[in-house]
Amino acid sequence: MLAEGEGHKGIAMTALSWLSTRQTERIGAVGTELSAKITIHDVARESGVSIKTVSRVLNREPNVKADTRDRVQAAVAALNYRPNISARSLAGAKAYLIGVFFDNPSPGYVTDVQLGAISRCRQEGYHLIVEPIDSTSDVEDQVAPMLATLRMDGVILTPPLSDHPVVLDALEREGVAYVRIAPGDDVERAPWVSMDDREAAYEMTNHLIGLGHRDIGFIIGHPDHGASARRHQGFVDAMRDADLPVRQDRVEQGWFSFRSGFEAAERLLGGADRPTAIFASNDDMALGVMAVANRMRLDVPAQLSIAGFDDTPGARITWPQLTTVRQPIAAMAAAAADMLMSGVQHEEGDPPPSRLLDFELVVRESTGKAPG
Amino acid sequence: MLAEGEGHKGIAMTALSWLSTRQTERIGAVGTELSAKITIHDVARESGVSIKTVSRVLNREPNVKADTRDRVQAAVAALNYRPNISARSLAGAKAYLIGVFFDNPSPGYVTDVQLGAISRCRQEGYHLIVEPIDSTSDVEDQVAPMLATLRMDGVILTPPLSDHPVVLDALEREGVAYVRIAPGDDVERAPWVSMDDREAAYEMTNHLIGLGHRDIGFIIGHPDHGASARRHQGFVDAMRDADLPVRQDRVEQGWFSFRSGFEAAERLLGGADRPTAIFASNDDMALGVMAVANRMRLDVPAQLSIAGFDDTPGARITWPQLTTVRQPIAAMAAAAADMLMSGVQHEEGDPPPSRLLDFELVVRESTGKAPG
DNA sequence: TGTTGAACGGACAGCGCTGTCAAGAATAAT
DNA sequence: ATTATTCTTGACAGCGCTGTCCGTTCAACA
Repeated sequence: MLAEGEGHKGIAMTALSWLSTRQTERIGAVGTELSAKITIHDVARESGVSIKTVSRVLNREPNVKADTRDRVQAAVAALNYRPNISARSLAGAKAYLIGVFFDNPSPGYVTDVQLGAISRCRQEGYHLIVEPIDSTSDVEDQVAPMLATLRMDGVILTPPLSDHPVVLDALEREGVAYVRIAPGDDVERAPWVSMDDREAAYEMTNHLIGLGHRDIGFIIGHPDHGASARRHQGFVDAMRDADLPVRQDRVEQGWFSFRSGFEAAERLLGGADRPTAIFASNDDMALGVMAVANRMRLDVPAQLSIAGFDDTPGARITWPQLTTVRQPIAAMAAAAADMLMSGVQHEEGDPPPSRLLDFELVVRESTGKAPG
Repeated sequence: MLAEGEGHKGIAMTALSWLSTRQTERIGAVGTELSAKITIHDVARESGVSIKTVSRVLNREPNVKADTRDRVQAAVAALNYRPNISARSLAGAKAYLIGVFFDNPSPGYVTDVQLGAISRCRQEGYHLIVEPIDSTSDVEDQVAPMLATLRMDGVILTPPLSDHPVVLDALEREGVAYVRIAPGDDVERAPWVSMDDREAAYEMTNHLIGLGHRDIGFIIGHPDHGASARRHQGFVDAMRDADLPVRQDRVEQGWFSFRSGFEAAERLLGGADRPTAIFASNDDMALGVMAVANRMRLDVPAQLSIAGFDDTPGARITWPQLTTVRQPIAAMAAAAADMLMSGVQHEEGDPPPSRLLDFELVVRESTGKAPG
């Protein structure tokens, strides 16, 4: 272990007084590398119109002559002008800021959400504010101040926040629009983007059944996530439709974590009588199953097929690689950002504007024909 | 596969016209749940001082009588007042916004950085803006507009952006402060926060040597990351200091990815003459080695010890769990945020303010005594 | 008692932009 | 040709806050 600061030259922490960028610019003479901030006035002067007209062009407002618009746009390009977000936000209704709230994310999920959302936001000049919420402490205390200081045009909620009543209440009270990703049952309350978890689980189960498996174990996900119940339902429906029994001792409760999958697998595979396949409600738990199988020297998939859900990066980081369901996480986030930027609004009584995106079955090496 | 929109009731995408929050507030009569935005004027009136004095209290400026300060703070609390960030940013020098730039992150790393940074930012009323940068396309085109539209008090750069000259140049040209996390060799250029990668690799190698290993394979990390060379150096130094040979055919170039680790391991373990331990420069690659070992039915750690670096979530998501080095990612990000908020500035000629944080060797089950 | 500076509080001018409103120009309707 | 409309444009007033500058007050000193 290395003591802080040890073994390196000149690394003392030195906090010098702040010399504001602004002052530097002011002071800096002509020719300084720091270009003076150019404003809407510069563009107006350059193109010979009023600042209001420049503003119109910038905001794609109607009733501007094509000729005028062109002149302004040329000036914008020539001066390399960019409107200042703080000023726009202060003066106008839009904030050009979209929030992403998340809590205890599985690695990769949040990053995918951010990447997906940004891909849309960039085009429209929006930026992303990330706000981790710790739902084990007072959520109200975290959300309310944040909403009061920073105006956002909307918030993207990731599970399990998509269903957190305190968060939803706070958002509504502050009048901030939001879109939920993969919410639970309360589908009528507010806009959402999701995928058909039930159908996906149904198809995965069918994939297993098609491989000859008749005795399939299932690990349920975290009860706070709405998707958990839907995935379980898909499994049950597929078994029913294939006239296969759903044995209660083949269904274990998990928590979406590696550890919970590991422990569930120990119970599932502990006795002599064991299933020939296990379908876990997410990849982390499936990887837990995989670990138990490895430890027990079970050959995957020859002796045991394992299926996951989510197609997290971890699904490819094992051997054999995991058969799983690819969630369109980035696409869902992009759709949510879209809705927020176009100003979705849920009118009382109407069904909330929402979108259901496609999933994809990703068959890799962890599932194979049933033994015997 | 499910067609979009199929199989669900009332999910049509409906984009209603935007009714601005603002208007709603104006219109809303007394008693509406949407409380009218309270401003610094309200606080001033409530506490019987001028708005400037309120501002002084808010910004902890000197020369305010204790009695006055208390009255103002009481009013702030009573009215539940929160200053508006856009207005502060527009009028003053601070933006209350810190950016996090990242590129092609390994899952979990970016999230850790965000969590670490936020933990500090929240206290000071700062928010985090995330900006993924795609360094395969024009970086200048991505960074310049973003900096022009949104003023940020500083930017946290994660590897490999910490060493990306175009990004650093753009930041400096725009006069935006930045702190680099785990930069490469150019330690003199600008502030950074890091850990001693060389020392950590040195200790890990010693751990292996202490276990009796004399023939150790090493997989180098991505050459764009400054840490790669340092970790390699630590390995070489430890071998030298133990009078052990560093065979060229025991060192493979990797790219920090699972696949590159997998392929390197295939080369390392392909022949009859193979090392008894492999030290990979990060966990993803170590997991690749583990997959090859599993596939070859090698017992880990009895026949092969495997060590990683980073302690990513994936390190615990295998069996056996990975021996690795815990990087203080969140702490590094928190330190970086600290530096930015306190207004670090690198004065020409001085060594840049920087911090070196502790790492931790995490010995788990993937390393054991050398065979024989 | 007079003087001086520090401590304290407030008036005021913007920051860069958008919303409102109204005037003038162009077009349509009569 | 005249009036009624619509289109196009600009002047202007803030949005909510901080920085600057100036007027007080008050203690400490001569």
